Amino acid sequence: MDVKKTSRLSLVEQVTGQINELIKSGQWAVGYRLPPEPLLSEELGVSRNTLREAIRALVHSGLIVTKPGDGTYVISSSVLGVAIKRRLEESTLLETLEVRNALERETAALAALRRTKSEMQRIQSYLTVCEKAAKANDLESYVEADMALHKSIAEAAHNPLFLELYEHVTEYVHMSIGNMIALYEQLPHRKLVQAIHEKNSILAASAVDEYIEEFRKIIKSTMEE
Amino acid sequence: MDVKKTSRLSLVEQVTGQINELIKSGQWAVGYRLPPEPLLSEELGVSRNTLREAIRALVHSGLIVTKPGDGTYVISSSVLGVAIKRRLEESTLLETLEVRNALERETAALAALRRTKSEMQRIQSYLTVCEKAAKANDLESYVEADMALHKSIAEAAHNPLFLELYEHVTEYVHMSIGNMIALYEQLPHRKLVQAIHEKNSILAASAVDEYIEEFRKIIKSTMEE
DNA sequence: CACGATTTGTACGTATGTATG
DNA sequence: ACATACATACGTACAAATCGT
Repeated sequence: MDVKKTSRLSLVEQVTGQINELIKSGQWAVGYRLPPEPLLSEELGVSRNTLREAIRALVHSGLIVTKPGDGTYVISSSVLGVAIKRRLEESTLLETLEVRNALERETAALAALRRTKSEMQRIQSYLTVCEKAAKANDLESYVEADMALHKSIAEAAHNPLFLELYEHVTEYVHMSIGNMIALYEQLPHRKLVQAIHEKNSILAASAVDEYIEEFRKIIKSTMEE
Repeated sequence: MDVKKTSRLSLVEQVTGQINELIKSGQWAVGYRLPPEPLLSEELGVSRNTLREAIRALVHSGLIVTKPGDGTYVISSSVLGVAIKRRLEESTLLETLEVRNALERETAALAALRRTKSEMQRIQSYLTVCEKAAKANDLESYVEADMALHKSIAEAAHNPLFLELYEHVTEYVHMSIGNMIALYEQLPHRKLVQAIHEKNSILAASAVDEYIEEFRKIIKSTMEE
């Protein structure tokens, strides 16, 4: 019967896996407050002690936090994301940027080859928003549109693994540099979008190199201050 | 005094960190059998329960396994490595290869810019071994030399973060394709090493693209069989 | 084949700190 | 300021699994 299966995967591991799936699938999004332990343990059909153990495991892996007297909350949706973030914390910003560069260049090149028509439209529209925000000197909405633009490009590469890695690294970069980012030159962005529109992967890659170089200069000059 | 510090990092987390460090630093290498829990808990100055919880956390993150009635063994040296491996398991081989391609191209380009003289010598010597093995049709030592060659190139990029990501991804690729790899054309390898020797990063990148394309063809033809 | 030594797994009990209301 | 509830840490005892003799 199930005896061997049960012995192969302990009850705690099963519960951990279930909760992990709920978080990864987005049903329990970041910020979500988990049901109280007694209720949740009943729903999952396990004792409260077993559930508590599973929760501790997930806390250790960095997906959730427990606040005594309050509740437990989802703080991250991906174990890989947490692992990358922790590794990035012991690297310099320039090292991280080099990795991001490699990921971004490749996603851009692949997007140029694979983007669909509707994806192209999304990319174009984000570029427009981006340029408008830059013109209006609205830093906040610029950053937002900029991230959306790059994400839509990464999505057009049609490689979910790539997308995930790119997002995790990018998220960390944005976190660590905060808002010290400037409204830099928009020409490379246009160039990139144009290259993707023309399905020219080589041009797309070189456009990425161009604005990464711009970006690097800004970082370096900001660091010297 | 220490009161605030103690509240900031729980005992379990401290112990987890200590063991993690021992493993990461190589003092407890893969395959090592940990001291029995009673002994280890005494050495670390914590109760067995506390130690056990730390061990559970490390088990969950995939660094160690516990075998009832036997002992606890180290099975991996890097949490990031485990996280990447687990994520890669739910990706297709072609998706993974695209990521590896991006990482490898960039490390090659950076190596061309940054390699020292002694690093260049190492790279050259591995290439020689590689070519000899190919000539002798010795698949096993070819694979070994090939991996050493690429690793030495990645090391010459002088970016430890890049090196680590590259190694984890590559390791998984080699694991999943096993020995279905063939002794493919050596010309791109020579080209790559030559480009690094000349400190020509553009040529190095295109050389990588070239043999990755070769590799892709082999994979595809093998998959069709 | 079986026994005993070793080692991890589980359970319960207690004391102390700590956050919430 | 107090009380309740929860988290943390420790100790102890016993159960279950494994390995070698």
